[in-house]
Amino acid sequence: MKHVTIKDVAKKLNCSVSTISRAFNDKYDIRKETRDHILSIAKEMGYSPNPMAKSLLKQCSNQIGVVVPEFINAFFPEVIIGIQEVFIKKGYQVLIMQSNESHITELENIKTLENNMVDGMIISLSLETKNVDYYKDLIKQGFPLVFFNRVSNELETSKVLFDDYKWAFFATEHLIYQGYKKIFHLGGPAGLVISQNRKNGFIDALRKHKISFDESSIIETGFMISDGERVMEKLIVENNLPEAIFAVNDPSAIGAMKMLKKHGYKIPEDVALLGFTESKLAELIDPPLTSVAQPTKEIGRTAAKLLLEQIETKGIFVPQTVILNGRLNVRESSMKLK
Amino acid sequence: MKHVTIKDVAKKLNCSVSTISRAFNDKYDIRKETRDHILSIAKEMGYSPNPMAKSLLKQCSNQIGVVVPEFINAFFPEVIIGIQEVFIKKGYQVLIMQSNESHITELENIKTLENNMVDGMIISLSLETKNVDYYKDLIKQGFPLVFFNRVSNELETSKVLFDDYKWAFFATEHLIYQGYKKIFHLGGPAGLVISQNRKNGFIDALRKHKISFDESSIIETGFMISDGERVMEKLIVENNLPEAIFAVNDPSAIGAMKMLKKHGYKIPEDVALLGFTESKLAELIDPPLTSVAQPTKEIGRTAAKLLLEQIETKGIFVPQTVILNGRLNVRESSMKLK
DNA sequence: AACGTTTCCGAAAACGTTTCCGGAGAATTA
DNA sequence: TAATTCTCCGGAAACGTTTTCGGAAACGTT
Repeated sequence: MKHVTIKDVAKKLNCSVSTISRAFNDKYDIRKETRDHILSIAKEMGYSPNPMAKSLLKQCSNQIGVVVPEFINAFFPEVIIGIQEVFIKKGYQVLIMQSNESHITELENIKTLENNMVDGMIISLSLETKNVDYYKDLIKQGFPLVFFNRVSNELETSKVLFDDYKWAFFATEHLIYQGYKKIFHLGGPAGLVISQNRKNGFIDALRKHKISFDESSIIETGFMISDGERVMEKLIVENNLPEAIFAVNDPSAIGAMKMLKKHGYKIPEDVALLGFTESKLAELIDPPLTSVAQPTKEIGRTAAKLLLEQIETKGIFVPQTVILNGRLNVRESSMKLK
Repeated sequence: MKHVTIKDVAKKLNCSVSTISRAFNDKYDIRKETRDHILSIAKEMGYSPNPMAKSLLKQCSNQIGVVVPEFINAFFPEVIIGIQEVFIKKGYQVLIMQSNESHITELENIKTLENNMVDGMIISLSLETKNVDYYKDLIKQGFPLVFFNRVSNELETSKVLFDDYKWAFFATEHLIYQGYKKIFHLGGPAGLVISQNRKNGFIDALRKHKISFDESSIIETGFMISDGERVMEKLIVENNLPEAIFAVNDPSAIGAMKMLKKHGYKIPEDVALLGFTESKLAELIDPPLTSVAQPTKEIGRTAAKLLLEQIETKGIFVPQTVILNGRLNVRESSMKLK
């Protein structure tokens, strides 16, 4: 448990701590031989500088924090891999925390990271988060923050987004072009911007093509498989099945699919399905699920680069919003069979 | 960026820093009114003690670290949720790091966490990790460490395991009872203990039932879908198909399934499949995959409790190995159809 | 020989806390 | 009244670093 400190090394070498420090920080005012000697002895003793003490002094840590709501679905883990890719190269360590979709936990995570003096954070908000005052404060203080996926319009920071509206529009059009008329949308949690955008894309596509719909065509569902199951079961019981469904994400689409299959319905013959934020599941499931693919790793890489830029320029910096492109992967679940 | 410190509060209140500290740490030698007054003013000023300074002084941080090789597959994220469950209740923060199956990154992660003065770590080793000297040192120093899933026999610490041998044995017997004779095993990376145990379970089950096999029945594959695809494609090309396959985990089984389906083979009629470490995929895929379910969250909770115990008893402590139980979920992919 | 430059290193302050030690005053006891 | 014990608080050291400042020695210049 005893860590060897700079003082131990100094004592052993009969020199001052400042000299040791100089050796480790490659300062100009130290003789090469002294430095090499110190370094070799220090290594032998198993010494390495305590970054915590360093952070306390320098008020920064060469660490960055990431807070995500969950990593049950594959989306966030994949983004994180992209983030790590960029930061590891630059010598930063990445601390990851999970808010469990809880506002309180999220806030605690943020504070923990702040207290660890991370140099910046990449955040995706929890479902519960409505009040973003704490983030406003951080931003006002000049703390480097980048948001992705779950963002708040109230915050002026860099953001990495996906054009949910556009791709929801395209996805819905795809269903329309297949010839479906009665189309439902299983929506995400109402509070989230991404839910709203996907919903609006859906609505506008129907409007453009003059497909009639009413409020019952749009059902707030959620992001989990269980949400899709629950809502689908209700529709089945009510005997109110559409010809096609555009779901807010893959898990909810898959939940719906499971329930339909359980009740003996055929996909896409009885009900066609289309998901969003494609996961590995999409092509493995039967029938394979048509879905909009997001460039997950690229989202992570982009967020990381934006944050890095912000950290390095320290102040002179304008918030940027980067919108990345996706792809509609058409598979069997949405095709109109003749 | 300027954080308000204990000194600022002291200055404002015209008292010493020690008094402020006492107020915050609820010491006995402070008058109640003084404490309340200090607390209210401090809150107003937005002060909260810097845990980093505290950690430096106390040499512990109320944080614990978790290092896992990946979180692409659902296994590790689920374990982490179990870990968090326990620690959040106890007021610990959980820092998560990902080694990306790289030994070097893993070591850096460990050092980062150590430097953050986490009070203990829960670790699952990377694929590459052979040399565990660094862990030996930590253990010798009395640093609380708990391993799970990917462990090393060289390390004397608490471990949370799954009886891979037993369940591999059961799984293989299930295939035998179905009447399959020519059974192959798609194995995990050879260096891992879990791979070896699952392989041995497979072998011993065949031996017990006097089913013949040779070394070509066991093929080192890997943990990813792509590994399953690669190996299966080779078998198909070589026209060397077994009647049934026991795969080291679900993704490899699923990879094999994908490739078989692609080439027009039927499952389980042409080749039966059985996975391990059941994921959500298992029941969603077509046909649903028979698999051994591990109690992932429970693994996390157990590891967390063991670590907590070790942290709290500080020294007087004997390493424990907990082996948790699982379940074989039989689904269509392994059934012998008449 | 006197002076100015380098080169190298040590002392000490600083980062934000907690805690030990001691001291002033009040309250209790003898 | 004197002595003792409490109660409450301030001063200072400590945690492990980096960095500023200054100083000693060695060297080069007039």
